[in-house]
Amino acid sequence: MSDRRQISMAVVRRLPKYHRYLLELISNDVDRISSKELSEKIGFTASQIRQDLNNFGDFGQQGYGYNVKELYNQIGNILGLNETYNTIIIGAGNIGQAIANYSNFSKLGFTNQAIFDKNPKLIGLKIRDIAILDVEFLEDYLKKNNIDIGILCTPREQAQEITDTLVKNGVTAIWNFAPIDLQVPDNVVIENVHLSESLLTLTYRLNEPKLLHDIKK
Amino acid sequence: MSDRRQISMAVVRRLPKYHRYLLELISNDVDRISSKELSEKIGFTASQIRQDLNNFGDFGQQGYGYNVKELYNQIGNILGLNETYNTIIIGAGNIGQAIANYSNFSKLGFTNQAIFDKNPKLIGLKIRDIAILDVEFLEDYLKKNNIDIGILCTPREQAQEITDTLVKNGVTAIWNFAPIDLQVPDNVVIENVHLSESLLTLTYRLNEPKLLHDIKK
DNA sequence: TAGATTGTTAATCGATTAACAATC
DNA sequence: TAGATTGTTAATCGATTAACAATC
Repeated sequence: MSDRRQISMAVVRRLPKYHRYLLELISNDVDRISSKELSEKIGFTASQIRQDLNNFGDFGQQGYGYNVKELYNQIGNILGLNETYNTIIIGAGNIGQAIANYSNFSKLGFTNQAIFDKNPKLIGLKIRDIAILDVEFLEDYLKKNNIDIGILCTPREQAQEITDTLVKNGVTAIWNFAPIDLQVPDNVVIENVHLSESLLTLTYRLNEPKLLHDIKK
Repeated sequence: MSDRRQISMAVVRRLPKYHRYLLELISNDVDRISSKELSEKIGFTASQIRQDLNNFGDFGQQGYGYNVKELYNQIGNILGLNETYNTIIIGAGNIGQAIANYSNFSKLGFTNQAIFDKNPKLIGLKIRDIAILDVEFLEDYLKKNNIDIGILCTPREQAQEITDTLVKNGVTAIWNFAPIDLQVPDNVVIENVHLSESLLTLTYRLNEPKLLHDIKK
């Protein structure tokens, strides 16, 4: 009767990749696939694939493998893609505008409802038919509209304050592009996209061979 | 005499976060910090912090802790920030333009040298004084210029072909924003920023409580 | 039925945390 | 010197891989 324990983030981060590969298989008219075949494509072990999927149900069939279309739909459901999501973007700078313009998300069921900024030069400007609003009206807007996900693209300095406003007005998911670790209550989920940090892991690995050679003990 | 073994990605991904927190400490005029104090700020255990740092050297001092400025510089060096990097962006769509406009990277030592696209409407257009070039000249450009990092912002369909061109002409690091797993030789390092996948982990977690309740065994 | 492949338990591997001697 | 805190070894925890009985 009690809920099952939480799935580890290691597993969760693999789910969208399964989803992507399964869509590719569908577009290649592949009907069924075994964990072994999928393993060769996706680069996880067959064992890991079976373990991952069995966290959520018995999607396969012994002797047969997995039905591609069915598994794709199941994973879509697990990822919450049976629902649609209303988003707003806060911060209409480079990244905010890029996200607003990026059409792929709408295919997945995300609809961006509004964009906010505090720069008077940006307010009123339209991006894909959506006018940039004054961030001063954010709280008011949230009281009147049901928003699932806040996409945070402000500079670091404003990020926590905006987050507080979002959380206070019922937003429970934040996609954070600001280079800061936000403080939120336990019921709010945050996904960080820290671009600088991502880039720095690249330079680390670029230099690693020399580095480890130099500091050998 | 032999090189030390490779550092795990779990450790590497924490390094930029140390770097960021140490910079914040510097700007708050904090001179020294113990692993315990840093632990409380950054949210890793003190033990993990000491383990992480000791992969690269003995940066601390018993009874004292770590000198903030020195540790910041050391981690900067480990991340390769003692060097500068020439980058090019391939794909001048939303994300490519956003990255090109984003000034924070230049502070870290990254200089974007060129932007390429195949869309005639974009070619010739300038972003921050850098004209968008025809991607047809990419190979030629790479032969004449020393580029450290290729920033890949094309649609999925072009990504592998561009990657092949980059690799063939000596680029050994790719920051990949295209939703695809690129095939490269072992000596080439890739850092993926898969935005859709990032967003889907958010919707997963948004729905997880209900999901796990529904599928209890 | 025989062969294939899953679902799942057990074994292994790696990463994190705890403990403490070394030492500033 | 005494107290604090590191560097590092050992213990624990969790994630991945291997093995195999169940079964389509």
